[in-house]
Amino acid sequence: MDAELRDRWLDHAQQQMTEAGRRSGAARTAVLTLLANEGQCLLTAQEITDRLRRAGAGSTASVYRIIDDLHQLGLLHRFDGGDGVARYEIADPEHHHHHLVDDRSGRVEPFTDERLERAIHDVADRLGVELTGHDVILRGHRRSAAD
Amino acid sequence: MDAELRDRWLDHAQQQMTEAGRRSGAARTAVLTLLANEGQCLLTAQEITDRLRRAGAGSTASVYRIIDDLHQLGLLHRFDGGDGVARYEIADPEHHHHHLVDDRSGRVEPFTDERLERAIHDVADRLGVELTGHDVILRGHRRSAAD
DNA sequence: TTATATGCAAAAGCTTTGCATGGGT
DNA sequence: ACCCATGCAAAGCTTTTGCATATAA
Repeated sequence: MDAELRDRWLDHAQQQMTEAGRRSGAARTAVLTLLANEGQCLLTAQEITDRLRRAGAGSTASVYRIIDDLHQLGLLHRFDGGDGVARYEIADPEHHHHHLVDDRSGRVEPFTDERLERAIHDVADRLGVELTGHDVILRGHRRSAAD
Repeated sequence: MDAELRDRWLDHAQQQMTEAGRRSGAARTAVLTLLANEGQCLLTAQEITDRLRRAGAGSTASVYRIIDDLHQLGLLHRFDGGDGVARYEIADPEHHHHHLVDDRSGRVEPFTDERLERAIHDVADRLGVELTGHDVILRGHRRSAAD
C-alpha cells in the first residue's frame, strides 16, 4: 500500500546516502528495502537484523551502522521507549505523526492533530527557537464504559 | 529555593513509599533527600549514585531499585534521551513542564505552554483515551540574527 | 524475630568497535 | 587499485539480578 511513498523514501534515502559519500553494499540495500516496505511501524535494530538474516543478508554491526547513518541524515526517526530499546521508523514529512502508548498493553498507535502542531510551532516561536524536530508521546488507555 | 516544594515532594514521597509497604533505609533516605534538593534537573542513575557515594551511602543496585519504585509510584518522571541513558526528575503536578533540547549543545531547558496542554488533552479526548501521562520534546536551537 | 533494604559482584541486554575480508567505484 | 562496506567476535555501557548481611518494624 502506498507504493509511491515507499519508493519516494527509498529513492530519496539512496540518493542522500550516496551524496553523503557512502557506498552501496548488500546490507545497506537490504535495510533500505526492508524499511521502505515496513518501516512505518517502529522497528528495533534487533527486529531488522532478524528479518534480514532470514533473507540471508545483514549483520548486527551493519544494521546498527546503517541505521545510525540514516538517522543522522534525518531519514529515520528514533523513538526511545521506556524499555531501553530504541525503535525507528522512516521519516517522511508528508506522514508526520506522533505516538500514543497504551499503558496496559504497551501497544503503540500513531495519531495526528493539526492544532497540536500549531501549538508546538507557536511555543517554539515564543521561545525564539528554530525547530528541527519534535516528539509527542501520550500514555494512557482506551476509555471503557467503566471509566 | 522553593523549600516548600522540596519539602512537599519529600513528605509526599516518603508517605507514598511507606503506604506502598516499603521500609526506610539509609540508601532510600539519601536518594530521596538528594532528589528533593536537586531533582528538578534530569539526573541519571549514575549521577545520583556518584553523589551518594561521595556522601558515603548508596550503591548502584539500591539507586536503581529506589528510582524504579519512585517511578512506578509516579513520583519521578523518566526522560529517555537519545543517548541510551535514562534521566529522571521529580514529578510535581504544580511544576508540570516539557523539554526543549538544544540540538547543538545538547542542553535541556524546561518550558510550559497552556495551549499545548489543552491541545494534548483534546487529542486524548478525540482518541477516546484516558490520559495517564504525556511528554513533549522539542529539538532545535536559539534563533540567531543569521537565521 | 521476621521480613525487607542494602551492597557487592556477577549477569544480562543493547549497542559499539576492532579487525580481516569481500565488494563497489 | 583503492578504499569503503560487511560480518564476526570482542568489548563497552547501562541496567538487572542473586545472594549474604545489616537493619527497620
